[in-house]
Amino acid sequence: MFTQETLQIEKEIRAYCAANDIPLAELKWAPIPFNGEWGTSTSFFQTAANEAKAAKATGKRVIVPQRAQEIAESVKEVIGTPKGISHVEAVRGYLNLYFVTEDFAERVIAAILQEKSQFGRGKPKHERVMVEYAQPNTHHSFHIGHYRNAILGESLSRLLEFAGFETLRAAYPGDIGLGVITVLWIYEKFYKGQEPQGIHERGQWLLKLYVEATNLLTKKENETDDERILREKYDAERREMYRKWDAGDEYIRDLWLETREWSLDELRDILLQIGIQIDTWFFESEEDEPSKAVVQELLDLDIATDERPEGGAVIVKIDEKLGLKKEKYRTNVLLRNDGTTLYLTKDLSLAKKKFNDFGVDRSIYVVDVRQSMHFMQAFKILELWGFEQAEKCYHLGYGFVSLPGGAMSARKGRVVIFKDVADEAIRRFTETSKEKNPNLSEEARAEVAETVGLGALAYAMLSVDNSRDTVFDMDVALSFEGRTGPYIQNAHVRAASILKKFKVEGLKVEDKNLKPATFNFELTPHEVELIELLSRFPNVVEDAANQYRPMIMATYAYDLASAFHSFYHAVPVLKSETDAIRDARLRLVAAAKQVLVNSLRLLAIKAPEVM
RNA sequence: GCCCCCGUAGCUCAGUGGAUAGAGCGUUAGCCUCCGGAGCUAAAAGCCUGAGUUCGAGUCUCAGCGGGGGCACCA
Repeated sequence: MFTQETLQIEKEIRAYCAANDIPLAELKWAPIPFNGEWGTSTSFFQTAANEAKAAKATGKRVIVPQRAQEIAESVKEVIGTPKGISHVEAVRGYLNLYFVTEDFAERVIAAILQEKSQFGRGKPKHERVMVEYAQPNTHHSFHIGHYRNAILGESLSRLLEFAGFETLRAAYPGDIGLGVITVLWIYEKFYKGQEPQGIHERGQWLLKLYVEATNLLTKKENETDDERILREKYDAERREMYRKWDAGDEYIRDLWLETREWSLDELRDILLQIGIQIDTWFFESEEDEPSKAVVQELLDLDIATDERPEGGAVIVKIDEKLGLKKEKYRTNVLLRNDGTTLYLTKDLSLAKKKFNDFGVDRSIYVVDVRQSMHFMQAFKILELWGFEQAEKCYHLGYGFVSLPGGAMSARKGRVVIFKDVADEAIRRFTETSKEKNPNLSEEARAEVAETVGLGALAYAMLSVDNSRDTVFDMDVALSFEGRTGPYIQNAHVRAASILKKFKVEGLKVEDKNLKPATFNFELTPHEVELIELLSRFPNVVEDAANQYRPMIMATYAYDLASAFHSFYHAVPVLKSETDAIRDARLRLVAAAKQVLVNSLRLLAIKAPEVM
């Protein structure tokens, strides 16, 4: 906001130091903490430390904090009171520049009301980034762990896009593998021709089949001979089916595609509900063939080693190729000795496709942290392969979601289906809404309940830092008090309510018709704090995007909502002392509302007008 | 054995090398003549240990202790 002024002052400081033989270190500006006033601050500790080092050689002693304070004081004398700055202070080695309150407040509010939904958008970065998320296996069902992945990927995509990257969203469902075939096998054997009605019923039914099939195919304790024979027979059938799939058997392929569609129908419906629009769908099954060519390419480049003649596999000895003595990236397999591909093989082939066919400069993989080794290996192989984009590949590993009783396990029936949670969220928030806002129409209430219910869920996931594991507890995730999505949404509702009331009273209709607000009255600490937070939003977008951490935005959104709630409670808006103050505060409320919307949008959370 | 995360208040977590380490939940005490109480105000309570780097370390380095995850033909 005050970069021009700051740069000018910096220039003066440099000139002064040069003239007085002070070895000025880099000037870093930061907001002044603990204050009811805005300003920017820099320190002279590093400069004093440099002097101290030089003085040591000549036998003199310089006490750093003391010297820093001396420099700050003399700089203060030199620069006087620059334009846009109300006063300057030198304290404990810091030089503090306080902005003229009125100017600062007006600049911030004006920028927000002018740029609206675009306030905080970063300059174009001329870089194309692809975010890969939403990689559930098909023939399974979408559980709460998949939800964390999806909402994290979506929020990250929105942040990157808003920060100025050209952003592509990619999904990569695991649509083939032994797990998928297992479902086809039991369907064919015991459930042929059946099909439950309803997208979600049908999708979840596949999970039930999977669990049942896995039980039939898993060795039990104290297994009898008959049981063993049956189990082995089933397993042979399953493997034969996989062989047929691989050979392109038309019947199996059709069955596979039809049931895959059942899963994808469910997945698409959920993504739609949580506000995700995928640009590009990749399928694991479609990477199989191209990835075989990749293996040959890596063999030709002498990156991979073919140990099949000795009964081994095609492998990459990553550490050896990198010339590392200590084991770090180890060795991994590209082709089994039977010639079939693996996860790594397909990921390499897909990465190549992303770089060459999609022009991706930066590639982000939102995948469970347990696969960190896999990605370290994949990225190193891409580097050996010569892709310069390899250094801009990033595995955003996130901790896994478990339940209060322990890890999720579909097989043991300990799995929380996202759809069930979403339904429960909507049910609970419908009840809450009836209590809090009895006058709402049924139609509006249904919409609000979904907005708030899903908002609570999204916030519960995104307010956890990436690396943290999290325990999914329904009562905690659907809480609406304190640091939650609904708390933030409620701040927005209150802001909307004030603006609406203002209109109803017929004073003036649109905020643009308000007299240009001047903040030339004495601001309360609540207003100061609120404006301070609003001014920080663009930096928060930048930080969250650069660090790939939606949590930074989640924290900010809460802080902003909290500041608004405090302001709302303590400062009257419509009943301000004068019309001029009221108009200024109305503009502040409108600005806060706008930034709340912008923040929530980046978290894939909707901001309701009423709730 | 090696690699990656994590260790901050009773619990769950924030915290660009910089000034007085912050929230939520829980506990305790207050606040509905006032723009929506899904709210507000306040109190008690904290950096795993030990070295090192630095003018300055919760933050960086190393070691230790404690917890989680991962280590070639699963994905």
